[in-house]
Amino acid sequence: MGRTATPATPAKQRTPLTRERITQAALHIMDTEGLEAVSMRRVAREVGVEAMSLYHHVRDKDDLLNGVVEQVMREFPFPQEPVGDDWLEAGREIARGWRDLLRTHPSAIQLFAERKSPSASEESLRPMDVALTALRNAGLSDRDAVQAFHTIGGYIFGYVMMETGRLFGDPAAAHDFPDVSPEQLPSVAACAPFLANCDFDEQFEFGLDLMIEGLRAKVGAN
Amino acid sequence: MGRTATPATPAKQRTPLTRERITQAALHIMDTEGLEAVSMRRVAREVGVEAMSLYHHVRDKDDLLNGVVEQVMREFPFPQEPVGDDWLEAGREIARGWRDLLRTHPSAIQLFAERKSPSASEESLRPMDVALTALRNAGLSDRDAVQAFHTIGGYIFGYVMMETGRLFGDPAAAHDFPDVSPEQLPSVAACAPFLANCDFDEQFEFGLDLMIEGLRAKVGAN
DNA sequence: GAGAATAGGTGTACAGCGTAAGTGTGTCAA
DNA sequence: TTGACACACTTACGCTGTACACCTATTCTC
Repeated sequence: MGRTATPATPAKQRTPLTRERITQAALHIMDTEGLEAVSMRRVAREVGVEAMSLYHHVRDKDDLLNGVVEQVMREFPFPQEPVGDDWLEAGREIARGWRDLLRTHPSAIQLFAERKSPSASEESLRPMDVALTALRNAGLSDRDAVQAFHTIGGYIFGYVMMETGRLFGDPAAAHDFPDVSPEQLPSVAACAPFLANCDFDEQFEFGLDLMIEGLRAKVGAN
Repeated sequence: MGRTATPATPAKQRTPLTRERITQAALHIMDTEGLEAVSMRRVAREVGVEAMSLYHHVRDKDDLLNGVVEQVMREFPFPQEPVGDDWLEAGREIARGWRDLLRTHPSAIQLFAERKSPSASEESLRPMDVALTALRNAGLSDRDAVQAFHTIGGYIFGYVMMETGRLFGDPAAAHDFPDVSPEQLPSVAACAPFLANCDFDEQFEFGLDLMIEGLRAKVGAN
């Protein structure tokens, strides 16, 4: 952060190159041009240096991409101080925040998918802590809280992956399933209208509701 | 398939290059060396030709990877004729089959994540049809069946993604969360044992159960 | 102040990537 | 025999990540 501070220098008008500036530039490129556009040369051009200069601030490209992941994590929308006492409702809000964050950076999912166990820094674990806290306060045991966290977390990741990858029907292009034969694929044919014109938000809420209410029942049963 | 048959030729001992042989080789490389190892040159070497020869059978690398996706889809473990009349239970079995398939090809998730709306061929829609059929027979409306399909489908994808990417604790390396301060991350610290030593199968069943039972309640309420 | 050490930017080079374009070569139909 | 065609090969171009050497400006030590 401030360890490059040189008190008496006139700063020379040149914003110094830092890891932060590099990862931010990479994230910006990823958001606007896609993950595959993020190359060392492209990022270097973005910050106004040559490619090899980046290596004074990141170990290699893998390290750079880990930095991008952390950058995204930092944007996690922490909920305001819990308003009501319905902690499961708070969990719902946290889940929505996660989805929004992942949709803000559509290539983030792709990045997560190819990254093996990213850094377990305190900062990037904080969102997890917030979620676990909500679940525990809702009355779930530590064990169940972990299970629920993984369930809902998995759901969010998978849902956004399908959503951003258009793995299911795209409302903008409702001409899906044109030549599905009702004999070969009877259920797909029958459900085609709902598959083609689906409201992503409504779909997401459906699944989220299924899980939250299931948890509520589980808490009540204890 | 058999359209390259040349009746009177002695076949020259040389297995002919086909799209199928290429995609199978690519899948094999993906499974054993990871998705990033799948290059045109590497695949060509695998089947015993030069890189450019592949282009007589696939349009480009993107087309090749679509072929790999279809290859995986073809392996979907279709359930035997429904044993009982509990269609939700059948859905549970289908979900397990999907997870197993994705775990058999650990890089498949990564492949799906970077592929935009893969081919909607009849063959690759069949697994979807089977799942939708089970949900509709369970008593869900067409609309709810689609929602449930997307919910459970998303869950499976996301779960396997976290699972194969070790996005959560690796039981083999239980030395996770070594220096988590209980003040900063109280819930993570409290749940650490469950986070570090988690049984993937049990976790998966927890989430699956939450959704299946939620659907059962929804059916009963109608 | 003089010299050494260091930090941080640059230039060149190499192996590997996807693939456009051109060059055989073996098998077929006419 | 001739022409066509399918299909494998060769070469080449611009891209990638990064090892290595080089240069310069600042800072530290005496």
